[in-house]
Amino acid sequence: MVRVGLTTERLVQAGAELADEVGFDQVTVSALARRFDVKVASLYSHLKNSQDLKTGIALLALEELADRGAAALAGRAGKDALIALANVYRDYAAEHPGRYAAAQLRLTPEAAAASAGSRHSQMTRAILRGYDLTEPDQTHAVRLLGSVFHGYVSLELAGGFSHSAPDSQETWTRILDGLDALLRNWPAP
Amino acid sequence: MVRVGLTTERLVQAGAELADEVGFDQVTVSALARRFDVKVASLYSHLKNSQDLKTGIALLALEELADRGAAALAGRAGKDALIALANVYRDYAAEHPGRYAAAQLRLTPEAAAASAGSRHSQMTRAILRGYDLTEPDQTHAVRLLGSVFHGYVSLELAGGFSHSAPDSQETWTRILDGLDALLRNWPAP
DNA sequence: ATCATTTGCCTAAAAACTTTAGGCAAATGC
DNA sequence: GCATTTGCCTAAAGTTTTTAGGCAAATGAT
Repeated sequence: MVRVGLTTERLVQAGAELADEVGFDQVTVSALARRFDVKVASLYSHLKNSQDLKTGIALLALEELADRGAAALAGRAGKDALIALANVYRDYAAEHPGRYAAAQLRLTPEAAAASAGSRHSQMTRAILRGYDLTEPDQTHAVRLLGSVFHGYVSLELAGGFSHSAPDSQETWTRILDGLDALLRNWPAP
Repeated sequence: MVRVGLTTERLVQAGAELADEVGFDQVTVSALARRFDVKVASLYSHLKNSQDLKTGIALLALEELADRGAAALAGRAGKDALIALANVYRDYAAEHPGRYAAAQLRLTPEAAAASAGSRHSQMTRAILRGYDLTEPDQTHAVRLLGSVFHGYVSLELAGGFSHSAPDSQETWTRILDGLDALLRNWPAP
């Protein structure tokens, strides 16, 4: 009986790869066990249950996204920063569709609190420092940017913008132009 | 042996109710059979498979949403129309979270073609008639509005905006003000 | 009204996934 | 070298999906 060296870390990591290959909803404890050439029950020493695995993948994706965002924002401000962060989300979703889907998982309040969620809103707030917004408008703008990034990326991932002109990249650029213009000229109530 | 009168219609309808009650991913052929107090295999005379049920719920939700949208747009134009359609999505998601989740299901190309998807983009285009946009900017704007509506509603549904000031309704209003301003002043490339 | 046909829900059964319980052997530590 | 811990195992029960074939109820023709 050879020990493969399973750990929660490795399982979550492999689960994330599996998600990118076959889709997040196809990620199962059984499939993961097959991938390690190990019996299913063995995974339950490292995972509480299958939900635990999915939550782990979601948290991993949120961390990776936040790391990429932080790297992209370093040394940038204003529209430059806006575009950089927006592209982090879009590119990550394109590279890692399964992980991106995982990041959309409805987390329990505890898991959400332990997640990189707050790093994400902090990054968006950082971008807004380049614009002239004060509270509560800044919060409104944080929510708008989150909505556009997430909404656009998930519609694009769902194939909503393919097979029709103009191409998606063109729209993306123009939408970011639009958001920049809007943030520079945020209407009073 | 009493006949319950199962039909694909009734099953999809009940599946939609189930989705709203327990969440779309908890919708299963077994659960549906229990709800009708009928054996599971009996449903397979009316449903090709479990994916078929989910697709049916998604198509139902897209139709219902399009119907509500059409009703809301009747007799409205400009910002008034924008707000009306936006609220259709938001209110529908609040009333029918399971159906709304279903509407996000990745459809096969055939199912997508048979869906109310095109009605949705047509409605958004109708709104833009009140603004001064020509192609391809109109398409960019259609995609922006779709992204914001979908993005905001799903983040809100995921609980992203609860438990923090300002409240979600306030942000929603201000975002729609912002979109209206942006559409009236869409930046050139 | 009777009989044939169709239809609707049934039982049975196989395959896949989830999860728990308990066991043995390998790794670890004294 | 031995005791303990740890890691992966077998076994087994429960749930879901899906197919195949059967019987009874509804439908419709004579």
